[in-house]
Amino acid sequence: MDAAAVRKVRSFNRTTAERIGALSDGFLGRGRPMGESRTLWEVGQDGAEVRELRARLGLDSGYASRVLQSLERQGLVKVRPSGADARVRQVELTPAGVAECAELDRRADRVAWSFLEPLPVDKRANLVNAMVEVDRLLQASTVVFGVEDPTTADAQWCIQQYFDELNQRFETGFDPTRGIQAEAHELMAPAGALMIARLRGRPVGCGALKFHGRAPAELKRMWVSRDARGLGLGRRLLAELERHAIASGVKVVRLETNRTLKEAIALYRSSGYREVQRFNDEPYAHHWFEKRLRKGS
Amino acid sequence: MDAAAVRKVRSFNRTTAERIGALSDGFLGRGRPMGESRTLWEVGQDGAEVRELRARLGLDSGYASRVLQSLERQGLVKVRPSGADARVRQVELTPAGVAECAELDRRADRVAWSFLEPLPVDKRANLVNAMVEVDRLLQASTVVFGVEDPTTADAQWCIQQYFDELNQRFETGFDPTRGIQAEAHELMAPAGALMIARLRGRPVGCGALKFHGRAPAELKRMWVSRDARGLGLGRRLLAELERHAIASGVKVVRLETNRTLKEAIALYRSSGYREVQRFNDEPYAHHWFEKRLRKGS
DNA sequence: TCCATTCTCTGACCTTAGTCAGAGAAATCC
DNA sequence: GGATTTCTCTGACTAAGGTCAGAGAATGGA
Repeated sequence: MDAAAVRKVRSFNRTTAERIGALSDGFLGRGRPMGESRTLWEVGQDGAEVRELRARLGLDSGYASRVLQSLERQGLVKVRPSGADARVRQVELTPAGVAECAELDRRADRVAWSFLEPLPVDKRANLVNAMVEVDRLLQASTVVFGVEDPTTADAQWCIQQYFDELNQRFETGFDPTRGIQAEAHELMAPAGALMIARLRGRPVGCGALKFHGRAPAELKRMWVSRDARGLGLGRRLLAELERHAIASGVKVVRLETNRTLKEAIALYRSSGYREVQRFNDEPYAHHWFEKRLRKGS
Repeated sequence: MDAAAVRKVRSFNRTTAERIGALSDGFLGRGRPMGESRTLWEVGQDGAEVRELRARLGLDSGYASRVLQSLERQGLVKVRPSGADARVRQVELTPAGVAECAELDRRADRVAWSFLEPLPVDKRANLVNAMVEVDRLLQASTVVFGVEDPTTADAQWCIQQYFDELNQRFETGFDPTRGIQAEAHELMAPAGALMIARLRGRPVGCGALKFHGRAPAELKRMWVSRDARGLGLGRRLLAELERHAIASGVKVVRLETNRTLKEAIALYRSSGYREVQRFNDEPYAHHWFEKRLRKGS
């Protein structure tokens, strides 16, 4: 733990928390409790189902019900039974609600501008650049990893992204029907596992394991979204997969990879994988790696 | 208002508020209401008077009283009448309170570290650098300007800083007893005004006006602290002084300055001051400027 | 000495933001 | 067709974080 760096981060935390908190609450509240403003905002232009709203904002059903009643009394939203299923209720903004949302939007803009406005023009650009950098790098620490069902739309999307990436990068292109397959059922317990990395719920990376009993497990489908690279996600994903493998009784992990995937190869090497003799006949592979897992790692 | 920049600032606000808020509350609360933790922290190693504590934290007297009682019941602080004035009460940490503060400190360190920890080492440095930049530039928007009594210790300190700066920069050094004086009473209403810029209560700049009835007012004592330069404070200070001058019925402001003060000269020129013939015999001056004030400016 | 002020405490009250345990209606499963 | 599940609402309750109006003691100034 780097003490000087920690001191700077704490100073940053204090300054920004104060600055953002003070302004946002006073300015965006509009005399209304913040919970109502947040809900109003979340209903948005397109309306939403109450259950979906509750899930997004993490509200208790009783609490959500009362917040919506209050907004309805203020004439900002209209709640009515959904057409398809009369149990679920559909919330929509009234014209007054739309106007109020627009006002909140303008106010949030003004809060943002109040950070920039006092600065000379060139410093404004510096501040924005630094904020973009902080934003991006902070997001890395909010990424969550989890083993998921490989048949869901999100999982399929990740795997498609992975295929697209390979197709772009391999000198020969990539055809998923050639070479060694990994069907969805092979990536589900107990045959295997698919781990997905999510940023604010959006998938930004994946990686999979195929178990082979006492024989080495295979590592497959390692992919990190283009806009989330350079944040160390690949390494964390690999570590999570190894942890999961150890927990499943795996002793050795092996993988094959293509020579064009330089960052991946560097990642494997620096994570303790050593290159071994070809152990399968994957047509797209140039390198084969293996690692003996240990509890501590 | 630059829409693209505003969008980036808003994204930054959202990310950091979420990240800092979520972690800090859960982690620093220690099962205790946050108000108590904040108060405990503010009492600090040296103890404090209750009224001072209230002022710093902006608490109601009744509320503060109850928070302190609760902390006392937990054995973390000791409240007793102050020696000098039996109305005011002095708060001090008990040994348990000192230990608890140290624990809070360690936790705040861990929160800070949790931002850096998931990142690869080189990105950690990038994040810290960007945070330092944001921290510094955001502070600019928290600076407040106000006309103050020139006889206070803070005001005297600012003027001394100004003299020291001149003494370092003038080729000939600077002796405040030579040249045209501006005594404290000349900078007080109705003869003049001293404006001080403060960052978190600490003075970081000053500037003064001397009124001469219908004749042009004089601008004096423009100074910005070394560590707050490059944030556009000089320009804002000048604008505030001009606003104050207009409100006091001033039509024209003039000033003299030394050729070594290049940034100041550039500021005057770009703020609408034009160079005029020498209008006094200030021995340290090389340039004389004048500006006709207008309501809108 | 007396009056006004300062500082703290107490009691009464308030809002926000929840949580929890049902109840009732609609939909789905078997 | 009946049982179970899903979704929403209501009522009762809680904690945190405050506000406001005095009361009482100590102090300072005329």
